[in-house]
Amino acid sequence: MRLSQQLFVTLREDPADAEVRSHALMARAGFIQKIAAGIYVYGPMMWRVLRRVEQIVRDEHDKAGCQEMLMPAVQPRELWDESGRWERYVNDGILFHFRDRKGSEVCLGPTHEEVITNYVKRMVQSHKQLPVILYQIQTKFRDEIRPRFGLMRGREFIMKDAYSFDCTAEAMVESYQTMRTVYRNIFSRCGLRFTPVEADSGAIGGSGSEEFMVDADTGEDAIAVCRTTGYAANVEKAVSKIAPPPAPEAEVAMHKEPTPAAKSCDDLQKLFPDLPLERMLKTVLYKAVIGETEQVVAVMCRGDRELNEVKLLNHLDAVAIEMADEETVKRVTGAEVGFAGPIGLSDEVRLLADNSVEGVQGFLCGGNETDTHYLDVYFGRDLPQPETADFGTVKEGDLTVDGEGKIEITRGIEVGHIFQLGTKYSEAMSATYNDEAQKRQPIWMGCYGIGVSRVAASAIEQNHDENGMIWPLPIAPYAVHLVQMKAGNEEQDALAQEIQDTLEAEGIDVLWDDRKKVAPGAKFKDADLIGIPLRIVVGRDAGERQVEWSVRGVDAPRENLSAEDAIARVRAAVKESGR
RNA sequence: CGGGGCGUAGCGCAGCCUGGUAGCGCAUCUGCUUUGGGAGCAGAGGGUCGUUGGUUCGAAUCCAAUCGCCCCGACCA
Repeated sequence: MRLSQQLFVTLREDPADAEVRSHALMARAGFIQKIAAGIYVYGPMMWRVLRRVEQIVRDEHDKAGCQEMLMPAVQPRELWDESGRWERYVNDGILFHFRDRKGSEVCLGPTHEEVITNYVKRMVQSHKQLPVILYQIQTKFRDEIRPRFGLMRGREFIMKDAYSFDCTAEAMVESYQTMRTVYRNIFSRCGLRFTPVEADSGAIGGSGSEEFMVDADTGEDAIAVCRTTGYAANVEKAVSKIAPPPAPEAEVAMHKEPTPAAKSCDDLQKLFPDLPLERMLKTVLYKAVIGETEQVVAVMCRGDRELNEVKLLNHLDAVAIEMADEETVKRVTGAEVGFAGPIGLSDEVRLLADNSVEGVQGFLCGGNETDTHYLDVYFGRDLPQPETADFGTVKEGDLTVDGEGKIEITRGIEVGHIFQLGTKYSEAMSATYNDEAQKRQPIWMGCYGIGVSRVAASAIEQNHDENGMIWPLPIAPYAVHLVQMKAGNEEQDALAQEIQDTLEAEGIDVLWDDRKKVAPGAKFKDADLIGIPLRIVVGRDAGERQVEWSVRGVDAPRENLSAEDAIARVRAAVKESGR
């Protein structure tokens, strides 16, 4: 493909609204163009990348026996009322919804559990038709609270979603395992470094769940990993083992301590320099919406630890939780904010404790009285230990639960998420099959998503340098960038043409920069920016059939090779990459 | 939702405080020269200053409303 015939525009400066490198680079290279917040045009180069990713996704699904299909983006409210999600998605403000000409409410699909369950329900009657896994690649719509980071969090994005349907829980787990393998294969084939992690299933619901994280320091998600044991989990879900602090030297009776204006652990440390943070227990107040009612919940936690709201939300089976406001804190503690504690709280408060309080003796806690804390408090002696569970956030350096290794915190970009849904949707929407005994049984479901456009963005987030993008060969817009120094020079024209034709005849795609009147420096800058991995430069030695070979992002000297050798290098690289 | 910031040529910005009819860099167009890391010279085109209303003899500039975009926060007592 001759670059001179393409609509190709690059910008020298980053666009003002680009916060992350992938966004800035793709915008500068003309891969994407913003048309509204979180909504982008995919230019021809970008579309080639997206099609490459899609093709890998498709291929791996088909190999595993999944069937591709396509569902509508416009969906009627009734379907969403059946699953009970309309209300919730509208309240969360995430659903694009409107009324049609007749006044019926419809939405643009943010996901397709309802449609697929409805489809399968009407298609499947017998256990003989199961198992089956269906998938589609399609544009999804989510009116994100805060679209961000270019393609990373858009309001319209390309997603592959798959759904498995099985007769039993065991069979569902089998389908889930199949998809785990499919996902590993997909991200490996895309040429990405990634980490599969245990995950919270969030709004979709269900039991087992795993996320696929592209390793990148700029990722939105923090993940806990252990090199020794191989443990890996999203910090929302991660568990660890922490040792209780040593007991105080002498056991003394609980007593009040004046703590004027000491509202935080920091302040308290200044007042009690000899008391370790581990022996200060903070009490955090939340307002939780559980079903139709709102409840105030107090959670105790060690001073050196942080709470994990996701775990708390799950434990409470709450729809939403938030930190209690000042007024609520004053009402239930009878004190200014900063002095909440477990002793003397209002009866309306449900008291919980994080595992980190386990075994802490002679601790300091809030006095539920302004400028007052209790010191030398013991669970069992001075008050019963509240209901204790894991509400904490793991920290770098924690031990894994089996005590075998240390946890490190790294960052990643979530590009895939797989769930065991169970019968949540099938029961809500009466998707059943007849078993051998002619009995109606709910279908066991799983769902599996990949953010196709996010995969592309994360590839750049993971692979770029100060000059531009560095595409992994399997998903690069072209395999080879043929840079011709002086278009119009007969020897160069002939050699470049020959190289392009040879490679294209072998099914290898070539971007040939044959632009006239573009300075060599500009061509190199553009080549660096768009990041096609394999580069052949046809220049002054074209008469001797000599070209220059380099690989984008590889720190090695440029090599002078014969055209034939360069072509052989391309063949080898393409073959190795599986492109 | 709350808080802050910004809308001026395709892109990046100045001008606004202190009203007087718009400027810089990149990009674009023409010509000549140049051709291995964003070339030089000469010339040229392109903007209802987001929108609406108000104040004023006069508004990019002041006021109000509105739309859009960006950032920060959902801060642990």
